[in-house]
Amino acid sequence: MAKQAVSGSRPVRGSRTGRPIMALLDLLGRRWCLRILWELRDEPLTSRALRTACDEASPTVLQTRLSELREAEFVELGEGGGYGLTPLGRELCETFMPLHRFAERWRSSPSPGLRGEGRGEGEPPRRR
Amino acid sequence: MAKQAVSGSRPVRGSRTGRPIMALLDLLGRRWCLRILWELRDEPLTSRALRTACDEASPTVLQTRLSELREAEFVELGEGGGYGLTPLGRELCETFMPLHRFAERWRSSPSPGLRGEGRGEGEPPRRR
DNA sequence: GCGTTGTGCTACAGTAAATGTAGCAAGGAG
DNA sequence: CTCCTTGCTACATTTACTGTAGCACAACGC
Repeated sequence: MAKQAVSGSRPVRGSRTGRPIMALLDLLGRRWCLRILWELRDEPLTSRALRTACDEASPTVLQTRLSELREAEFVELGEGGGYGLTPLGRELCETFMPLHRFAERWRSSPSPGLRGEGRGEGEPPRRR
Repeated sequence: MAKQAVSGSRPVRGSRTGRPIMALLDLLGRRWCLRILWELRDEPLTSRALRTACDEASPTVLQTRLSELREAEFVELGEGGGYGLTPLGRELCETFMPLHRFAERWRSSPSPGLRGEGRGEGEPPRRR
């Protein structure tokens, strides 16, 4: 049962500015949100398969995100169980598909951090 | 932040799977991250201008995100102050541009929630 | 010199959110 | 019936974010 959803409790940061892009960025910027959409990009998954795919994220936050995504009509719960993308959600997913290729190139770029290496502190730490 | 001695970041959830897309999705899925990139899409902003643009987000998390984004080489701090996108960051931002048009259409779609309306059985349970 | 303003950046208490473990009711298959 | 899987939730712990205040440094005006 979609019990809580966002009903009033969370105004979606940025939506007060009136720009829907802000509401969207805020929604997508919540933890596991992008990941969930990404994992559903190919085929529907059951809640537990999704949990497994999402690196065993806690079911609490997964359910919360799924409620929010269902409310936004990006994700839906199928007849016989299993979460899948709505046409709208599939469209959204297409939007950041190029991210995949970008990520590959990003990895090969000389970015030192984010892969276990500390920023060597060899660069000017402050520009002052 | 004590896992790696890196200035502001941690090992990036999902990077252990070895897939760079996961690291990227995790990084972008942190609060205000997408928003920061979005606000810098046109021109560099000073830290305070960025803070204003980001709906007065707390400087703590803003600095943290900026450190992470700088480490990922999406953002850089210019000579005379002011944060701007790197070529890599600009490229990433281009990826998200279609999101703008999508958001507009999303708003006009019959999605009831995210603008104050619950899904029907709205009931604020309020844990804690 | 001095004070003022504007950078980037940090401390810290308070609060909101995520984690991790456990468990529920409902539905099928055996 | 039991066994198993579905979606989903409770709750204590841990982590992340908020909000306010303030720092050091630099460039301006006086």
